[in-house]
Amino acid sequence: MRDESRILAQYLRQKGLKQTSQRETVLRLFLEAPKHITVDELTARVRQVDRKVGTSTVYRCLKLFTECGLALESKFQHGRACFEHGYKATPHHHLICTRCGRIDEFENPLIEAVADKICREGDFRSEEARLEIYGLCAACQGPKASRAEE
Amino acid sequence: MRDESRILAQYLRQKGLKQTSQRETVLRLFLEAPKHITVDELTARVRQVDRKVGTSTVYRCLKLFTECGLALESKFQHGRACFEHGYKATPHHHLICTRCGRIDEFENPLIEAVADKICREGDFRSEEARLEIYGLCAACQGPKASRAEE
DNA sequence: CTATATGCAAAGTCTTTGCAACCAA
DNA sequence: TTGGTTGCAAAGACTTTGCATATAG
Repeated sequence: MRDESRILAQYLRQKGLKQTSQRETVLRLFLEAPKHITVDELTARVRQVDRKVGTSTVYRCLKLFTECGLALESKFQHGRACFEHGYKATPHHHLICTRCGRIDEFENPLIEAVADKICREGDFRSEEARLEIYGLCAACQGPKASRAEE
Repeated sequence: MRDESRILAQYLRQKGLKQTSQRETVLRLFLEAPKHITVDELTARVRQVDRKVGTSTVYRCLKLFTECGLALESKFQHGRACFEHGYKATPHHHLICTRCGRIDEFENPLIEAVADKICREGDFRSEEARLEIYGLCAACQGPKASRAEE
């Protein structure tokens, strides 16, 4: 059994909640999906396995996963919620392709260093620093890209 | 007449659009308001001057202002749209207080330098790099803060 | 058994759109 | 006049909630 399943099981036990097939399915498909996924994308995947799972169940599962650290929620400029794997995640930032929606990650300690400096100067107590770079991913640049995902 | 009014007037002429009292009012109150404002906050201010202005008019004005560079739109993690003054704005980043909602700005060229480096390495063509620091502003830290805005 | 979970539909937010009345040019 | 504008209400997109039924423990 993967770490994540155990973590969820323990969290549920701790809170007096129940282990259900839906929760297992949503977790499995969340972990098998690309690292960043929206609720409706995940719902679509879940429904290929269990046709009658409701959207609200997926929302409720993702909330649960977020609470126990298995998922992290982000809202990018497009406004919808994106969830990514949270287990063993280290601080990182995002490259968001404004054409195809692809999201990549990168790490760079300088960003945290700059953020710390700004916070010290401005008497601000940072909880999280997010750098988001919007633009075109490699595949979406150049003349050939114009048809790539259409 | 302020620069912004002239810019809007010129943009409207250019596009064959019309100058209306609502557009003037919304622009004036947008410029008089704190630099970052949500649609409903601006609508409330506008309605103190002209009671019957509709929400959609405010949305349409802000869209117009954004098109002609007088406003910049941001979506922070809370999800709602925030608009800020765009005329003569230089690249900057945001400190967002998760308690009172206050938004401050800062500039730091290192961030753009890091973003450029990341993009070069990852074959990504950047359009915009946004650093958002979430946490507690000076006023919201400390024991006294617990009642400050309640 | 009993408290929690589920799926559905309804309600909530925030935003956009359709439309008849209105008004700037 | 005439085509853009406005306010309203309705529709949309996304998310949350209420509730009767189902089910894990």
